[in-house]
Amino acid sequence: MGIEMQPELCKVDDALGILVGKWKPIILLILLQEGTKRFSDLKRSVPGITQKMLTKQLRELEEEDIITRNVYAQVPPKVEYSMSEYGRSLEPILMAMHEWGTAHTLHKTKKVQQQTG
Amino acid sequence: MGIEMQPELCKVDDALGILVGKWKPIILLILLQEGTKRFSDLKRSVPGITQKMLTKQLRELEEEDIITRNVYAQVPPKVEYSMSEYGRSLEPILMAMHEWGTAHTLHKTKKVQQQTG
DNA sequence: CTCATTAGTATCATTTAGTATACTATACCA
DNA sequence: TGGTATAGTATACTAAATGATACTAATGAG
Repeated sequence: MGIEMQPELCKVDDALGILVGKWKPIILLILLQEGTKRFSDLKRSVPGITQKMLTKQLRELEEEDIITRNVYAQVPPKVEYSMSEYGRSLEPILMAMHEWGTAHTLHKTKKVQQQTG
Repeated sequence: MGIEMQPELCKVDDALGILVGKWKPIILLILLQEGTKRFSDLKRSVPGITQKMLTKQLRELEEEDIITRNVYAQVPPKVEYSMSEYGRSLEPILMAMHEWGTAHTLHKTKKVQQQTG
């Protein structure tokens, strides 16, 4: 009883704000499952993303302390990204969404079958 | 092992796509906690939302079978909205996000204290 | 000398999300 | 006869997110 539902205070939006963005979920799943990754590895793992967008998403996640950024003083540059401990606390949410999404695929399939069959 | 991580197939996006929108979480929480609501009740429960946006969000949620829309042939009009059984399956995700968001508030508070104190 | 590599920036165009405001139909009430 | 209530729609607009493309610095390999 008593979830705060004044729109300005909706706590759901805090988590949502971190997760939304066309590329954030996939970036987070990769870092969760495969651990530390270089910028260029991430870029290869997320085909279609532009450098600008990858940089932007990473910056935003870093800003929220969800991931950490580790720069090596090398040439050519080497920058590694990994989930922070705090970021790992999002894992249950991401997994719940993943499972729901899998079930949702079946739901959509059923719907199409109802319409066409 | 083996979460699908090709961006086009990211299942997390299915759930996320339903939940995002400036007003959807709050609408869903209200319907989950308070049950069936008329359009005007919802409008009052979500101060600041315009009719256009409320209509739009409700239509989108209905389209995804998350909520049901019940029209009474009356004047003035009466239209009731409620969570569908399917929509209720989102509850664990919403609650997980709510809890995370509550914890996140504390995290942000700590951060500010570190910076200013 | 030139090319490839890495992790970006800068600039501009396009797409999507959200806001503001006015308008509608129909019955009831005074 | 005019006002109120309900659940919308229509139009125009602004703001935010995303995309496309070109550019940069520093070094080692050939």
